[in-house]
Amino acid sequence: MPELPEVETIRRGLEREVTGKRIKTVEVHGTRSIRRHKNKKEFIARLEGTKINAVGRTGKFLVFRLDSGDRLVAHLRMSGQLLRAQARDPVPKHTHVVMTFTQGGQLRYVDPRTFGELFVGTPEDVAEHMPELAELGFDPVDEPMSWVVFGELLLRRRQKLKTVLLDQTFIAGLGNIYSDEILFQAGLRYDRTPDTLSSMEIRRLYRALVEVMHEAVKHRGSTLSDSQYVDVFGRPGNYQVEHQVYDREGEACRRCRTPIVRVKFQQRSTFFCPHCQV
DNA sequence: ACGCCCGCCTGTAAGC
DNA sequence: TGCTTACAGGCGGGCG
Repeated sequence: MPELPEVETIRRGLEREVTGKRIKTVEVHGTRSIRRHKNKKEFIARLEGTKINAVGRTGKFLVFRLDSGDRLVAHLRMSGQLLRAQARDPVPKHTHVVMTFTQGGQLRYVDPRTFGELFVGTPEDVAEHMPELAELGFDPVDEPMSWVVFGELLLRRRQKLKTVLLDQTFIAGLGNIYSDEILFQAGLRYDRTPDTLSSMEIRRLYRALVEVMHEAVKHRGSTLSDSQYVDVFGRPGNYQVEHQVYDREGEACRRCRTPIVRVKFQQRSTFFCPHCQV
């Protein structure tokens, strides 16, 4: 579910809520959420007794820096949530990991679809067992680049624009919602190829990428009707009210009133305005 | 090199 | 009111 803006909102919540706290105990239910570990014991032993010094993010990955030198890496995939809780709070269904802090309070990992996962280890362990993290492309919020360099990288690509935007080894953090919103903002169709873009269009695409990401972070991400995404404190985001195309099939384009079109592209929905996007 | 399809899961909503 | 089907913010792998 969460893309860069949602993960960044969660990161900011974690920074406030768990940095400086020491993990007293860890409970793990099932093994699927920690599937890159040999067993639960190893996962638990590496976490218990450590203090969280900082929480970072690259693309859709969260990286907790522990005082042991280890990193705890989390990827929420479609339905993962990290939630602050008190020990006395009822434990919701699909709670896979519970960390209790010496200062009181808990951080819980809840994930109905269990696509998400947690991994803890030395930086070398992380590099070995989670190679995707090292292969991420640039983070449009953390490491902006010039649109000229962006254009050079883009022009090496032969795929359609939406495929390129979704490629985490090129740009880290975009998913289905924001790639559609960025392409609308840039006035470009999802199926254009980079070699057909003018330099003005490349510049527009890069501007749209950075602007949409910053606006979405400012509004604390998008929570859709299913309320799947909430931050660490259980609060929904607000960016969904700013959506121009995503989940707006048949509704009037906010710019030209033409009905928004939905197509299947790579087995997933793509929304666009057939008039504003060329 | 690229696009397409499936699988991984559970929950929800739409359709009959 | 059921039951069945389609689909959902991600991503990796296999195939042609």
